[in-house]
Amino acid sequence: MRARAGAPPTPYARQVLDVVDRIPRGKVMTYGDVAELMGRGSPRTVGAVMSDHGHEVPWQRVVQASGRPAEPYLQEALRLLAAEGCPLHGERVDLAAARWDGR
DNA sequence: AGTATGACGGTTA
DNA sequence: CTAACCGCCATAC
Repeated sequence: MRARAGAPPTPYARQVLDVVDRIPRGKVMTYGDVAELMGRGSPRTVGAVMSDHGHEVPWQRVVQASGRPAEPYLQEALRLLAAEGCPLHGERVDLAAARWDGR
């Protein structure tokens, strides 16, 4: 899924972006949660979409199942999450408190 | 139509 | 806690 950023988003990509765009401030979802909510794709495919088009949405609200934002933008994500009042424990989001179920 | 590629995830050691 | 391994699935080519 290496569509360059700026390339037209595929239908699947738009679906992913729609979900991410709905995650409330201070809440997060894991890559797997997004795929599960859509009933399509997998954590990997969601990550690929974020890599290509994440800049269009609140990308910092999508984290790994461990609660840790992915490595390349770890510091930036933590800064943004802290700024929006997301509960953190060190470099991990407190998923028990901040996980959004899509409702 | 087949192969390669990930902002991933669960399991096992 | 770290590391290896394998499954995952839409896309790109």
